[in-house]
Amino acid sequence: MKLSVRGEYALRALMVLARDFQEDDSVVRIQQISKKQNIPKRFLEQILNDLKSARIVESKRGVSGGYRLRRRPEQITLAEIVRHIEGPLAPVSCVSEKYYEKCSCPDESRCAIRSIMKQVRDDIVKVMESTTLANLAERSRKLEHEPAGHIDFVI
Amino acid sequence: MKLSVRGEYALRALMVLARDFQEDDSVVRIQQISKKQNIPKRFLEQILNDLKSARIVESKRGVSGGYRLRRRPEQITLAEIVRHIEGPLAPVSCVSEKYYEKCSCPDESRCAIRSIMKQVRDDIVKVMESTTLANLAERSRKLEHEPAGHIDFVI
DNA sequence: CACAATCTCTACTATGTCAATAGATATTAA
DNA sequence: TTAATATCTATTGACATAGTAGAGATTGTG
Repeated sequence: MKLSVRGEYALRALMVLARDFQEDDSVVRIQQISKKQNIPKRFLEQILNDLKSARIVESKRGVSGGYRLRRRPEQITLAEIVRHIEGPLAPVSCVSEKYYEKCSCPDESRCAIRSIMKQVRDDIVKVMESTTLANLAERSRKLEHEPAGHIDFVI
Repeated sequence: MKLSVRGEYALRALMVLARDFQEDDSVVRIQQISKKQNIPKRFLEQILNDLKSARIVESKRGVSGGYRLRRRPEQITLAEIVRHIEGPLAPVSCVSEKYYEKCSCPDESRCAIRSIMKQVRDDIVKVMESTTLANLAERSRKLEHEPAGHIDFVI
């Protein structure tokens, strides 16, 4: 049920780009992102390149090159990102909308597990589709100015 | 974000045991489960053995041997099963309650992604902890008697 | 023009996980 | 005794994961 490290890095990197987003065509260097988020630089290259092919980011080459979001942060949902990096959001493919695959159970249409998993899927999708990079950036900015003790969620 | 095939097989097998559950000490043969659910028999052996070590099922050896639930179906939640087979229910370990692990982000307590993922985790856990094998068995019985066209959820 | 900093592309690798498969053994009922 | 079952340990092939490495292309600056 877990996100891969790759997926986590993608989200963290895009959050940085969302926070630095400006309407002009300014870019952020890979190295900056890598440092800020503790992500191996060479690995991050691959991931950003991958996100480029998904038309989520765009790049500028050369000495003052770097990456930027290809669309405004309000228009990029976590669902889109995770789906591109990881595949289905659903816990089993037989309840996935975007990546449906038949499963091996004897009668899919009468599978009780499937109906439960569909509920789980819906909950996941609801959160992931309603959260944009803009939400993430805003939340990140707020948390930054919060005193350390006042964080309102626990492990 | 996906359940492994192993986890799916575990749920399907346990659903069979839940449906056949009786208060006496009657058992179900691996082969029956394997046939009914299209699960490779040898693989299923391993899985059931694993569930035995988790004290979810118990076994009887010998010629009329087999497996049965170790507790009543109402007392076994999907969360317990999946946690034992797969590990954390949470999409990232840094928001897992049972399998917490520190993540590599610069400041975990102020990570915006973390606070979103916590919400996803809570949704998943809510469904998985409130659903028992008894619920699953009951739902399965109902679906079985439903005419094919009337299934009320879609892909 | 030269150069250095950046992105780009391809390939490689070590490790681990997944989904089985196999074989030998122990247990039990008839 | 035998046949059907569970148990245990090991192995395998395929694939994914999380990187690492090297060479090349692009571009702004001096």
